[in-house]
Amino acid sequence: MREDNSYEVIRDVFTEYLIKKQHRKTPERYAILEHIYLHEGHFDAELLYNAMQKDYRVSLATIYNTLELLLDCSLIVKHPFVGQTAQFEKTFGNSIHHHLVCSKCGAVKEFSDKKIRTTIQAKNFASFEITHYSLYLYGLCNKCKNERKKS
Amino acid sequence: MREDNSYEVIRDVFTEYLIKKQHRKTPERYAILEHIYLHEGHFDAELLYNAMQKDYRVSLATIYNTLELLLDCSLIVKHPFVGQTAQFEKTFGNSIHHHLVCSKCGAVKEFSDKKIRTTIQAKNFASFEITHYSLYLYGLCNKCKNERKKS
DNA sequence: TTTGTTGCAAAACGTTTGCAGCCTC
DNA sequence: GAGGCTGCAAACGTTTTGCAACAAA
Repeated sequence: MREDNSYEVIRDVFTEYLIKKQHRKTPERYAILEHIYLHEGHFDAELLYNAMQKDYRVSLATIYNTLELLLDCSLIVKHPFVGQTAQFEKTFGNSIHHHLVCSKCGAVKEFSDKKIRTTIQAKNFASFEITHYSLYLYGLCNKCKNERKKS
Repeated sequence: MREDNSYEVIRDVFTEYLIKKQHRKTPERYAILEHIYLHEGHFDAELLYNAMQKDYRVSLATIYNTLELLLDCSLIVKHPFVGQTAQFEKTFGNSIHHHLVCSKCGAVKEFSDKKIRTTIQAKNFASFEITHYSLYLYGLCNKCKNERKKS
């Protein structure tokens, strides 16, 4: 039972945040949070929107609004990656990892490296309060490397 | 005279790339490359477009087209950062550095850390050919940290 | 001469905003 | 009951695209 990151706990974190900031605890906000925490992997606003239509109907505007709040209380992080749409990812229950991004096809793979993690986390600044970090390694995935040889 | 990265060399790299890919060597492409390499710092497509109007008139479409080519031959890199416009940066003649990004106001500061650099560069993958990497540390800059206390 | 490239304008795309009605507090 | 929140649709800003004219090969 290593489930410290069960949805109950996450929900409490969000509730606490909403209270502190005097934001309202609307069903939409919890529905979005729940959907995010019950699913795996990266997502963008539209993917989330489409996926949610089945169980709980929310507008895209509300999705964007809520993602903003979740970012603010660090329950999710935003990944720029390469494409034109912002990718999000939940923070709790995820092991810390880094990203390999193929410059050609945009495919994203995750990897984990303890040494890199430790080295980065050791860093701190007097005039900047670090909350999180992202490391992206760019290059060519095998598939694109092979295709490239032809052109 | 440590100018291995003078514009002449860069220009040759680009020429070689254009020939290899059988792309045409148009004056616009060289004008854009030259402008990028003769100026410092990050830029986005529109900034480059506006800046170039004075010396050489190119359309935004051509700017985007050429940036694509320059990315492809690794003469520039693309930074997603946080905002809605992609930021670019030349690769040669720049010391390797990392970025501090303020989640609140979007301010970007550069820093350099040899240990981090070495650790990351030691990494390699069998099925992925790394061309470059980006490390972003996110958090609150001093200015925003102070403002936040109020709300 | 051929065909890739340019410039322009229009279109597309993700995201934000204005506003009327709703619902949390 | 008041005011923040929602949904909708329209607006926005960045990037992409279609097409005719142009110019590199």
